[in-house]
Amino acid sequence: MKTALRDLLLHALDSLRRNGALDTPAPDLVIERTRSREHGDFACNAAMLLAKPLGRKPREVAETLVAALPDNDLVERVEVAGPGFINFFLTDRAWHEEIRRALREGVRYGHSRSGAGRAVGVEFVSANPTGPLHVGHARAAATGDTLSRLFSATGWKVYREFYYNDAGGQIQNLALSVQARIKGIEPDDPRWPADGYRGDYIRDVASDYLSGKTVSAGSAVGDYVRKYVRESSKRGLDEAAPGTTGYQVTAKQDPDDLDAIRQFAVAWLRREQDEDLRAFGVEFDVYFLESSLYTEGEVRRVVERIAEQGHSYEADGALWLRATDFGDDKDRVMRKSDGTYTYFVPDVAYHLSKWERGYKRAVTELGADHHGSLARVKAGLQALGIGIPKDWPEYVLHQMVTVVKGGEEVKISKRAGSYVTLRDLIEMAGLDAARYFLIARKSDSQLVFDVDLARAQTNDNPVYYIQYAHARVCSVHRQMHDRSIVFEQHEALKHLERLRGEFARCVMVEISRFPEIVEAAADNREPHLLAQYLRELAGAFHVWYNAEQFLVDDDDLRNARVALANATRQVLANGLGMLGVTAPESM
RNA sequence: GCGCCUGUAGCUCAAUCGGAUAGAGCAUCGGCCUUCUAAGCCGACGGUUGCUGGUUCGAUUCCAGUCAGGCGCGCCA
Repeated sequence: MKTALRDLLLHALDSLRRNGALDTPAPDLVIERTRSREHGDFACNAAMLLAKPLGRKPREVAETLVAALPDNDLVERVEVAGPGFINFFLTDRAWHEEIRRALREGVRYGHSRSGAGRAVGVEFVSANPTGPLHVGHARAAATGDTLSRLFSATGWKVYREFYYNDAGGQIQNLALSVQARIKGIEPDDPRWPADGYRGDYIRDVASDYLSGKTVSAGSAVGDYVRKYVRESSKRGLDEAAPGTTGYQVTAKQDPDDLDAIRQFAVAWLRREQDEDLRAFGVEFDVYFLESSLYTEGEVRRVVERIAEQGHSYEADGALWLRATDFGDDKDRVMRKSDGTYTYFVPDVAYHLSKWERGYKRAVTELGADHHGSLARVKAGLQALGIGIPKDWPEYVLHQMVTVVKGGEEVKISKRAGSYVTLRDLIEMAGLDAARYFLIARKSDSQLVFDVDLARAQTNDNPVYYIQYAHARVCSVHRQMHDRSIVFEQHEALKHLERLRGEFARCVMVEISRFPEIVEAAADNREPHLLAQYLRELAGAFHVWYNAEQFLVDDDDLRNARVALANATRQVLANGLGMLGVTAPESM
């Protein structure tokens, strides 16, 4: 609807320009929804932007613009108001047409092609396989997955990526912890490894290792990823798009083979993380191993390239990146004096791989406690000198999550020890509430997850409020069935003019906002906009539902109302689907 | 000390690249079920947008400073 109005205005500007009444360039005009009904449905600020260069009063410019607007059946009337706003009041017909569109497009309503099929890589969670996923990962998973769904809806080809370290010191620590458990050493024993992982899950890994179990992580890893990276950079993304291949590790049962223990433990935890994420409705397209960057020489290549570009120097026996040339606040070690690389170099190599694989956009989601690494990775990418834009990749940082239950913070779980796990959260709050609550807030503000509220089956709980609106429409259909009332949509669409009054109107207005919300949420990487919107749509629907009876005797009126209820249900279902929340037919 | 994030109603949070009179829910108080699910609806109460300046037609939004909270600042990842 916005674009239709924009076209009208541009048309008006054009005709003024032809008349010589306007000699300034087209302003960067904004058409927006009004906050108050008095100001019409949409408002435009063009006149205020033009006033200065023209040296005329804004309201005068507005009048001129309004007079030049072409005829159409979208706009009922136009007013010039306030400092020079052009306010548009739309015809009922305009709203009815939008409802027709929503019903016609069905599951596609709210989708767009603005991504034009280009590739976007969304990296999120990226937890190391050293323990169960915690609530911070849960927030990342919900946000990243919802963002991915939003990108899909706006016409992007989305690749969900999970990057993990499968070789470093933390993994060694994991292997040592499991080995200690295998040998019957408890965390409080003096022989327990320093900084060992103390959670109960370590005992489970040890016991499965001793009993010779085979575990399979169901997703692409290892050789497959290396092959994928190599081939995709040659052939383009689509041909090399990964399927799902499993990999299996069978426990050797030998307590002294630390390497075997490590491999088994990593696979064991990878499987557990996969299962938890799948239970959370999240699946990845690409699992990317940090180790593959070393075996393929990618890390070395990055360092050499940066050196060739003259952005490195040697000092104190180490090789440094001159990160200060690229906005970082200090230079950073790339290769330590012992010859190994610091963690951010493979990170640069990994992002380079994304670039080479053709990601037009790359979104990297990180916990805010890692924000320090952002500047140096960007500096590294710039130092390569291969024309990577400064705003690539885009980062989404999410702040901490605390879990509150019974008015007190929950800090521990039995399995993991010192933190609350994703699994705990799903068990405490349920899938739908967990996903909704984790994305309902802007990611850069801290989140207090109130378990009691998430569990509440009352009007306090926005998830139930939204789902209830959906279930109510379904219930209306059950009633129609019971009363043998027939509803035919194409017949109903002929009588939408029977939808009058503020209640139905508010619902129509809300429905028409959906495509704009989806677009804005994807563009700005702010999935919380969608969560908030759905609550507002559900609110408008509940008000209407209470004010007007749908199943009336007047056939045309009844059909029109049911059609609008159906459109509401469609948008609720589409929107909830993008959040990964179910849309129940009854509650 | 430096960097990033946050500060909006008693509480939890919104506010569409700077828009008009800052909005919801909860809590409190008062109403609505012989009608499609009351897991709902209606009404009332509630604000110096942390503070001080600046930019302009207009600032919760942008800039500077300041206060408070969170997170970072390693040849750890």
